[in-house]
Amino acid sequence: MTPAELSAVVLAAARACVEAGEFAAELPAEAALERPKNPEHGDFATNLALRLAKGAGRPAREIAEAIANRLRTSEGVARVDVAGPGFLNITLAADALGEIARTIVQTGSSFGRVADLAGLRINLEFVSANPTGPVHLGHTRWAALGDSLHRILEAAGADVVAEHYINDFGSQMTKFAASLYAAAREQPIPEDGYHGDYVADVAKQIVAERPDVLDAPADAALAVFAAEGERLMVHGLRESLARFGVEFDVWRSERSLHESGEVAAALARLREQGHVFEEGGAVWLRTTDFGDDKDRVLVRSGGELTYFASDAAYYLDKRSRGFDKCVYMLGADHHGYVGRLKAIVACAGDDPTQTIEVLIGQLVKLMRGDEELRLSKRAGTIVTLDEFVELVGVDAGRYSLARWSADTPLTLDIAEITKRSNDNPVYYVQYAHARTCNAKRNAADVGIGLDVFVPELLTSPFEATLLTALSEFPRVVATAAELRAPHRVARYLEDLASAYHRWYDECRIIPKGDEPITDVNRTRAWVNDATRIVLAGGLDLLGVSAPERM
RNA sequence: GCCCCCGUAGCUCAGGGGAUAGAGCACCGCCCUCCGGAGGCGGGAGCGCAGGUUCGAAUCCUGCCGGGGGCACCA
Repeated sequence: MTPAELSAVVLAAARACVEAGEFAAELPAEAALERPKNPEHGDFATNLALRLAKGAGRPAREIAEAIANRLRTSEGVARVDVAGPGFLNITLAADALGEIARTIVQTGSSFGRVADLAGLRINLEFVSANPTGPVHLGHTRWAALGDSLHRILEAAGADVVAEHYINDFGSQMTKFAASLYAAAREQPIPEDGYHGDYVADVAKQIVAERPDVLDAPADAALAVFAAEGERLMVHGLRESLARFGVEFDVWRSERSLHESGEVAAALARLREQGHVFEEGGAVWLRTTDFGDDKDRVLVRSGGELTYFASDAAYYLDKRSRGFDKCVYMLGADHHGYVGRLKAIVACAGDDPTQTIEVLIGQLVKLMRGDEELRLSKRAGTIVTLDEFVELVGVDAGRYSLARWSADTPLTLDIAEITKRSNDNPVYYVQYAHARTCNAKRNAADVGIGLDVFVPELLTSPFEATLLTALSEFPRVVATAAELRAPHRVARYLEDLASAYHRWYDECRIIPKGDEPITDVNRTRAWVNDATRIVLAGGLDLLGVSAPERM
């Protein structure tokens, strides 16, 4: 019996109480079931009675007793205790609990897919690294979290488009081109230019492909360096991200928003809505009407459009493509942007509490011993995505970045993550998966397959712990999706791996020595396989491989 | 000054109102081995402070203290 099914059973019992006049209550849509930390508290516990007590005007324990009395006669329920202030601690019959293993094996890799977000169209924008430098560690955190969130939201039923914005218009691009040009001519890079070693590399590559470029007039040469520089940088960006297992559905160019006239159209629309004014020769959007702390410039007094103007056009572009929700994942250093984005949405006539969502992630700090490495693209002393992958590998890298809440400022120690040891929880989880595969192979070798399933034989408490853990997976996916919190999947997998390792130690799949193979062994092979499926499914949501051997 | 995030075990962090607040690392001592250099068991210590809401607060609200980040006609 899955938690969802048990929830229905509990509610049915409560409804019977209400209908029999034992207490009055308005029943919720589902009874919240949690896996108690203390195994003496049964397989599942619910606080339903505590929730109903107030409305019913009766002590929670009385309500709990009434529900418990009916629950005890429900099929699949072995035992119900009323505990503490009014919890219902439910122990399932072994066969009802064991059915979870069969359900999972038969459902296969789609176990864990839920429909909570079905029908929701989400635009998920993340990374959006400028094409003027390599992907650094801050982007990398968002790459790992964003891509996992992409997978998790889809598992929860949403229709998701992962999108990467390219800031290929404006002053940063101009500075980048100037830096390339200077590097190509072996002249000093301008003070406000880009100084990383990659600048010289890219410049060299452009010169190699276009040997004539240095003979051209400065204007023409700069144009070539801008266009080719961007092309090479975006190409590198995509490749680096792809090597990290991160794919985007759409790469949207800022310049194309200008060229297509969308920026001009957006300005016109904002003007129509009446929130645009001129002051000091510049054109402003009165974002303070919508809670921003100051108004923002759309067109500078020199006539140049700001990034903010393109952002407005970009938002309208996303909406015109039919998304219900536009999710932005930004670093904490951009959190000042939130008010502006919401103002754009409001100025466009949308409800900022509905159509956009801005996720703010705290920054990543990287330590080498006691020294902090600064993550500044311009200083040139940066750790790139590529270097990071080289140091720790894709799996450990993605897992390490996804396992912490985005709200937590992250400090990674190079020495620690470079140390390829089992300190890293990713190995613990991956090994649990490999172990399920080994166990499956070895069981098959002695003739134990997935033919006989007798769930009432799964009577060990270690079995109960593992089975309830397995049953939680769909709810973990739903919660991770709702809270936009991929780290919940990682934490769950660690918990599941631990339950599996304990079970494996206590409950043999292959009998010892020359003991005969029984239906217990055969049934345990199903439990093993169910664990394999859930571990693989969870790792996939994190973009981490599930190796069959380690 | 204003805004955002954080403050939980020696360290790194989980804990979206519920029972005795958890895990990993580190430290000490055991055990196992169907696969395995990746396993299991046991051991101590903690919610920054003060109020409030609630039957019940690490969790929600307010204030303070401490740390990080942001407040441009840059992105």
